[in-house]
Amino acid sequence: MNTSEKRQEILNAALELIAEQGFHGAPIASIAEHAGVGAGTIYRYFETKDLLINTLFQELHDKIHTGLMEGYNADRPVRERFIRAHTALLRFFIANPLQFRFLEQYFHSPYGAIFHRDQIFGQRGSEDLYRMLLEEGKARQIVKDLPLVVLFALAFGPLLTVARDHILGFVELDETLLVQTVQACWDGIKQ
Amino acid sequence: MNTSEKRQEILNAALELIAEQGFHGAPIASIAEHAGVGAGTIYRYFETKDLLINTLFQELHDKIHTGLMEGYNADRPVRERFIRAHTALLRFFIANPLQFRFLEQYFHSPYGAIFHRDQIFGQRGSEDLYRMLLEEGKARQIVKDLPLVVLFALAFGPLLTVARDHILGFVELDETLLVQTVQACWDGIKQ
DNA sequence: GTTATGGGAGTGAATATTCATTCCGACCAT
DNA sequence: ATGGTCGGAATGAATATTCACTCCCATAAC
Repeated sequence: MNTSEKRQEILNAALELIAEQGFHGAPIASIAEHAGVGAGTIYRYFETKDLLINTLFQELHDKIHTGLMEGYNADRPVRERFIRAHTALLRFFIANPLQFRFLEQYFHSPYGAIFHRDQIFGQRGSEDLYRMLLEEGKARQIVKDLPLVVLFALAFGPLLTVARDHILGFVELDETLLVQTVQACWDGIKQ
Repeated sequence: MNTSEKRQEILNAALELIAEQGFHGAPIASIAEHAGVGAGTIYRYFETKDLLINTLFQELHDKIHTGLMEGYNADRPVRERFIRAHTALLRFFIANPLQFRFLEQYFHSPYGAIFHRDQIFGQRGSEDLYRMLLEEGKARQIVKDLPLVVLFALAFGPLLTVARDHILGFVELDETLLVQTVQACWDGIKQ
């Protein structure tokens, strides 16, 4: 196992443990064991545990962001772009339950609070697909005239909740249901 | 300070600390200090820390449930009942930020996972206002024909997200905006 | 009326456990 | 051999829980 693989093993082990058991269930000792390395080795790759976790988040965030951007076409109507992006996102969560659960834990921990603030106020917005989409929808009076934050809540609240319920096994989200859910999210924000 | 007041002081201190700083920021020592009692005293009132936290949740849950039930009138149309209940709920969250933040922490911790399962599968459903409401709405074809779990997600997802954003100061949810938000939740689930 | 006695409530220092982080000897590849 | 890489026991800080003790007050004994 070369250096780069070992780094990845550590990240995977952390992802899996945090996703399945939360931060409480992921002490360094367990992460090391799951990754098949010694506890000390982790510190050769990551300065601190916090940094390990933030790296995990950052890489995941980038992966999702580029994934969403791939299918994006600024020439299509607002509604279509929204449905496309939202469907892709929900599909991603369903297909990657560990990643989803990790993100959930992350956002609801001291780590996540910081990010949320940036997401909403930060410069980062300029590169944010959804922000552009919703702003344009508002301007064209296709989307309700509500503050961006509220529109975000209406669009993402149901999506995240339904993804969690599927992953926890409370509902089987097949293709039909998935499309209907995204449609219902749109119903919430459309004018 | 009599015995019952002291118990309440302990619960209040725990609520406040957990709401403001999460479980990490609420060691027994801090709770004791905030409540103005010795650490040992807490164990005269609650067998373990877990039990203290579960008690806090249980009492809060009951309080909200009875609160919602008060304004309930089974004779009104489905839509009106939904809007009423949802408005009351959102108003409660806005008016009681500490309670809301505590609930959020609770649900996204090992404690909460257990409850969620009960909420959805449990016998508890028979007494659940929203469940009745949505079932009836589906039967009358006023509400989308989707699984109950998905309808829950559509109804509660945005509400909780928007409440959090308000409490964290990302948006000022005045009376108008509050009503519009609840209306948008309805748009998401209505046929 | 005064003093002794009992018990329940409260305390916080002591304990045991769990964790992130460090460190040093072993182990490899060159 | 020697440079770097690893592992996992050692460390120290933080934590929940316990326990030996103090305090207070009601009642009883005189």
